[in-house]
Order: sequence, then C-alpha cells, then structure tokens
Amino acid sequence: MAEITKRSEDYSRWYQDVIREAELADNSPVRGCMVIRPNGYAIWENIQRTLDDRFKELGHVNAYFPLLIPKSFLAKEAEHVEGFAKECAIVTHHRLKQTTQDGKTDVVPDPESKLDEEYVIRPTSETVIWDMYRKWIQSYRDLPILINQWANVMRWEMRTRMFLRTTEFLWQEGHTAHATAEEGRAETLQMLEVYRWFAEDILAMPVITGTKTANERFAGAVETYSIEALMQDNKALQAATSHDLGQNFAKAFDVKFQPPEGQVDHVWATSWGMSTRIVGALIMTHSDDDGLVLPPRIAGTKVVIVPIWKSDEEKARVCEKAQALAAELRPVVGAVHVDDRDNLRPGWKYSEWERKGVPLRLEIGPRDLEKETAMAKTRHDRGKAFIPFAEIASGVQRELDRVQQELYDRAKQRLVENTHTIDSWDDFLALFEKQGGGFAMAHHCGQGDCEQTIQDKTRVTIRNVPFERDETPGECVHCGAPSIGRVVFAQGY
RNA sequence: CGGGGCGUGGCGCAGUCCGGUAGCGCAACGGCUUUGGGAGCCGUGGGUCGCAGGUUCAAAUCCUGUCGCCCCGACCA
Repeated sequence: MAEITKRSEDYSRWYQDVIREAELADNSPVRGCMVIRPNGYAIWENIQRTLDDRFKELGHVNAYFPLLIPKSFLAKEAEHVEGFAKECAIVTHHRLKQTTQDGKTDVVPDPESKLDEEYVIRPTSETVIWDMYRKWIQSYRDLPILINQWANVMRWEMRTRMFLRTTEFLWQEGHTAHATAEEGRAETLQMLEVYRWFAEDILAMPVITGTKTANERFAGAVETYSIEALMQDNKALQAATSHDLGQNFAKAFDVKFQPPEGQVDHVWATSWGMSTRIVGALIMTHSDDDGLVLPPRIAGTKVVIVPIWKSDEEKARVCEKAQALAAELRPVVGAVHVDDRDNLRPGWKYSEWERKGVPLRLEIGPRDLEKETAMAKTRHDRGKAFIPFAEIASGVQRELDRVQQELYDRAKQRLVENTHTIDSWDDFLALFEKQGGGFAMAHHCGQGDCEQTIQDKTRVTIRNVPFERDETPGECVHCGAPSIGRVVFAQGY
C-alpha cells in the first residue's frame, strides 16, 4: 500500500496522495484535465443536490446553454474579452481525415471542413446567455429571469492541479436579469450568502465574506464578492464568487426592457458560481496525514459498517445484523455501506475507510451481538463510542452531528489562530516570509497599483474587503497613505 | 512559456554514471491456516523500461527529438 506523504513534509504531495488514495480522481490522457472517480463524483453530486435545492427554494430554475460559443460573442464585452481571450480553446474544423504515412494511420483536421466562424469552448456562459436574454426580454413583466445551469467549462490554464485548477471543470453558473440596480445587487448578495451558508453549514468550512478589489474583479463585473477560506497550509482559497454585472452585459448584448413607466432601459444582471474547485478546498480543510476527512453532510458514504467474524456461522449472524442496521440507518442518515468482503481482515478495512474519509464506522462482531451494541468510531478524532442497537438511528445521527460540528469548530479555530492583525510592513513581510502566512488583517490605501506592488513583491493578494471589518482609519501597511480600513491579505490558490 | 526534478508490472521504488537483454516491496490470482487495527506459509500470473528516431554485434542504460507528471515563477476559479 502506497503511503501518504505527511503534510509537514510536502503539502502538495500530500494533497495528491490523498486524492489518489481516496480514489477521488485520476489524471486524464489530456494535459490538465482530470477524471473524477466515483468517490469524488459522489461528493460533487451531494454538492449539486444541496445547492440546487437551495437555488430552487429561492426561485431559480435550471436550463442548459451550449458548450460552443461563436467567437464573435466573446468580443462584445470589452473587459470580458480581455479576461478570457488568453485561455480559450477554439474549434476550427468539424471533420477529420484519415491519412497514411510510412504505413501508419493518422487523423488530421480535414482542411475542407474549416469553419467560417470558429467557435470557442465556453470559459463561462455570459455571452451565449445574454444573447438569448435579448430575445426573451421585452418588458418588466419578463423580469426577473433567474436561471442557473450546471455545466462544464474550459479555461486553458498554464498550470493545473487536481480539482483546484483543471483545464476543464464542472460548476454551476447562475445568470439573472433584473429591472433595477437594487434588485440585481440584492440578488448578488443573496447568492453570496447562500455560498457562505453552504461552505460553513454543509462543508464545515469557515469563510470570510467580502468584496473583491478592482484588481481581482470578474472580467465585466461592476462588483465581485467572494467567500474566502483558509487551507491547512495557510493559503487562502476563493471558494465561490458572486458578481453584480450592472448593465455591462445588457449593453453589450443590447438587452432592453420596457418598465411600467418611463423609458426603455437596459436590464441589470448578476452571475454567481461554485465549481469543482470546492472539492479541493474540502480536502485541504479537513483531511489529515491518514487521508481524507469529510464532513458528514457532504460525504458520499456517511457510515460504513464492518462486520467481524471468525466462523461461517458467526459471519452469517453478524452480516445479517449489519444489513438490518444499515437498512434502519439509511432512511435517517443516507448512504450506509456494509463492507462484508471476506478476503480482507477488519484492520485492513478500517484503514481503507479511514483513507477514504468515511465520517463514521460501525464495528459489529459476536461480542457486540451479545451486548446489543455497536462500536462507533469517528474518523476525524478517532473517537470511540458504543451505540445500543435499540437506538442505532438516533445514536448514529447524534454522532454525525457531533462530527459535523467539531469539524467546523476545528477549522474555525484554525482560521482564527492564523488570522493576524498586522500594522507594519516589517510584520507583514515576517508573517508571509518567515511565519508561514495565514490571513493578515491590515490597512490598505485602496489603490490598485499599490496592491499590485505588494503582490509583485510578496505574492500576497487582497483576498477581499471583508463585510465585517475594522473600519477605523489607519495608514496603508505598504505605502502609508490613508486607508480604507482593514482588508484581508493572504497568499492564494 | 522559463528554471528544477521525475517517467521501469496496479502502487512505491532499485538498476542508468561505467551498455550485455529487468529486479525488489506492497497489491493481484490459486491453495491451506487465519479474521476485534494494515495476517502467515506455499505457489502463480503480470513490464515492447513514457513515446519516436539514432549510435552499437548488443540500449532501461549513450545521443536527438517529443509527450506527460510534480515543484518554483508569470496567468487564473
């Protein structure tokens, strides 16, 4: 069995090892792409289900827009092109031709199938969607439009990492259209709050909500908001974003509506997204040197039951009970797996399910049958508890709730401990160059070039301007100019 | 795209400097004994040494090219 590198030894190797050992994903034959294996996809499916339910509670509906975007669309919104042009995959032909050279068969694009208008594989869907919204919106009665789509997108990044940055990734992108600026802004903030709730309550991942600086704003947005999490290596990760697009896309795609009174006006837009990147964040938030650790609310398998036996007779009895308990648990806690493989010993199974991050394990052997209890072990703290068969469902649910809470508390404590108030450039440098980083709450002047200089010098960026922050006046930690208050700095993923 | 490292059975690696036709641990498969924290013994199968050229009587090993992965930069969710 391959070992998992210790986090303290080599963090990014640890990260890869966990992904391999938990069978979350595998490399694809195509550079930068990844295969999401069933264990990884189960997590994504739970993310989808939970978010999708919440979106729908808030009145959103799902739709699907095409993968291919006419190249010309991308050019319509000036900042948008600038943001994405460098990382687009382009479809230029629609047919292959067989060729034979030196006895070897190959296929090449058929020159005769060259497209008149080339297509871009979507890096995001604003342009196709707004092209359609022009057709769908005439009157204020057509508004708001609250559409979400679950899709894949491609961004041709130079450097990729499993889940965190892959050439193709999965996400949801919400695209809404509104009659007023206020409504658009409210939608943007509402969806950011959905992401905060999802990260903290479901993923047990504490975040800092705030506004992105102009430098970090989405290409084409008036304002971008984000939730920022802190990974175990003290680097920040943007876990989701929500954009107030103002009238930028409506103007670029000429989407107008007739209000109840007054002149025809361009509509107001938002977009918001969370991607498979969040799975990487999840891994780096909770997992340890023994492998994956998952919060119960998002784990693909919540509980694994390991039956223990010596004789065939015991095996029959123990497995029967294990199945019965699983059947009782499933309606209450969800996915429960009984590991009755007879070619592996219990100890092997324990370590395997620990690597794979199953939050709770029940061990049931002849002795437990006698005592009418199951031994429960929690993955995150190796805690042991005995749960009577008679109250198995409530007992397991209680343990899972405890795990969920403790994972959050643990991550929150780590975030608090690694958030520092920094008041001088020397301390700032010391934090990021000597003390291992983290979040630095420091004054900043709000100037983009000062921010850029800081980044050039230290690779540290302003993650966001937190909603909840110290707004007392001060001097910029870097240039000394009057500050806009404290913002959160960190090295980012 | 620049700098560095690495591609040898499913996984982890040795062998490469100094060419002689591939090995170790784990895993897999079969059998017996086992089973409450990674079982033991016996046996079996599996690798055109990333790929393509070249040098040579002979290439995992030397040369050229190329692809991929990892780390550090520039870009990003």
